[in-house]
Amino acid sequence: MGRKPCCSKEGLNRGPWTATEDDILVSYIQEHGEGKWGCLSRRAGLKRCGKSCRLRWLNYLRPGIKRGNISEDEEELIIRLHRLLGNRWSLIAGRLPGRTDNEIKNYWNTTLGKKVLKNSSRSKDDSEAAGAGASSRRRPCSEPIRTASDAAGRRSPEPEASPVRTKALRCVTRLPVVQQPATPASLGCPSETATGDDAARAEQTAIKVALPPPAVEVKQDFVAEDDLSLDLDFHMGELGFLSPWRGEIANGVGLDGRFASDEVDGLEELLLGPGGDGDLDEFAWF
DNA sequence: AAACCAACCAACCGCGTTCTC
DNA sequence: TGAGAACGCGGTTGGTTGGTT
Repeated sequence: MGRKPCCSKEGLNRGPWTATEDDILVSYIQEHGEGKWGCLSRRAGLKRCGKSCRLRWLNYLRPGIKRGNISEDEEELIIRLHRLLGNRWSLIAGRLPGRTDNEIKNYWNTTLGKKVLKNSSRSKDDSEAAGAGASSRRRPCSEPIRTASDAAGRRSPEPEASPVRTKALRCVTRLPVVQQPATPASLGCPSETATGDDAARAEQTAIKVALPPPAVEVKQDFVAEDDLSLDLDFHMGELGFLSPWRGEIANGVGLDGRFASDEVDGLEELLLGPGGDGDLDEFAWF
């Protein structure tokens, strides 16, 4: 199929978005809704291509966006989901409320990927370091960073046309490691002493069981970052479990967010279909 | 103080998929 | 039904920042 460039670059702004552009985009979408990005940018009077508008909205301006300060729990979840899904960032992001695929992708490429690589090579050398992922985690940044709420009006005064600096500050301070409520056990992880096939099998199961539901679209206006903190030590029943695996599997989830052991056995078959012999990476999630 | 380096991340790009006419 | 448009995704790039020498 013939394909023309997404947009003519003539006369269009490129590069960092300015506060003014953000305001225009936000107010236009609040009034008219999102979608139809091509004509949206024209009608809003933005000299940006539709793709650029969409990206800006989805990654920064959309209500509920949580930026920076990726918690240890989220980190663990990303690692598990990546192990399960591969580089399907949008799927991974869909299970991390307030996180965007771009942010997760960036975080993986710059931090987590290296960390995982390092841990995996280390674990070969030192089997005792099996659970060491928790010991070398990125510390939460102490400095607040720009959030979606800033884009909605709490922006610090800036020259009208100056680019918005959305960059998160690099974290250099090291804080003490705090014991997280979401222990491996609470997430259904294999114990550190599990070995061999049992561990692998248990982990595969744990990944499936620990998957949170897809992020539910936040309907409220810009919310404080704290309101979106992800507590992985949740009860599925409390959250109102929206099954990524459709109803059949959701029915097998107990209030503690786990499957009964006999239900777990049939999980992979449900995911992969009868006689499915592919791996979970090939599973059609939606 | 300046130069250099590495880390970070916003934005761009190209391609596949889905939608619309 | 097919062509074109729109959308969505993942990979990559380039600018900025903070740390080190």
